[in-house]
Amino acid sequence: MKITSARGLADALQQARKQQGQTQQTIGELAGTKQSTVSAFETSPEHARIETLFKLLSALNLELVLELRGQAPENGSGNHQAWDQEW
Amino acid sequence: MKITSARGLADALQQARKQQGQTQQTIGELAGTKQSTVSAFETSPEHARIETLFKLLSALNLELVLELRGQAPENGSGNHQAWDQEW
DNA sequence: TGCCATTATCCTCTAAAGAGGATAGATTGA
DNA sequence: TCAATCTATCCTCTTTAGAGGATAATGGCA
Repeated sequence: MKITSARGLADALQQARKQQGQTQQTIGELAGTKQSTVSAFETSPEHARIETLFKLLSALNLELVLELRGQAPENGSGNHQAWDQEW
Repeated sequence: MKITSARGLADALQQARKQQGQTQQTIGELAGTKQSTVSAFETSPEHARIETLFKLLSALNLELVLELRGQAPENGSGNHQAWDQEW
């Protein structure tokens, strides 16, 4: 999932949540936040905090990857921990 | 860059910025925000807004990808726009 | 058509983001 | 070592996220 907007992010998280058969309530509990906060995030992600994003990512067992826009993922299975030459 | 925390995100953005030879000032201008906001983001990302994140991603020409944690990127160059079966 | 589950809203309060605007501190290079 | 650049802070003000806590709307299903 390539994400370039808050809306796209919210949609992706919502879809992941549903695919995992979770409700806003259960995810909220896993994330240590309120159901209403999950709802707000899915509805108006722009106004949510980064902190909330990572709580949700953790609850959904997801992680982020940063890529240059329009770049083909440099795959390689060779997972470079190395902190350079990435872009 | 696999990102699983606000700190990691801030570090990655800062590194991308430096690699692009940009200052907080120039990125702030590109992003339509203040240099002090860029500084705050790099220093305490948890408290920043998702909105600010996407302003910065845009200014840095970066995009996000969501992946299941610990999953090898399903590369394939076959870029599936299709909005399903992603996880 | 009712019920139950799920999501959206709302109240109050506290903490704080980010804008405008500006300076203190730190970094780096000549 | 001095000056130019870059980053961290700070002031004020307005807006709002999210907590605690709870109810209104919706959605689905039998």
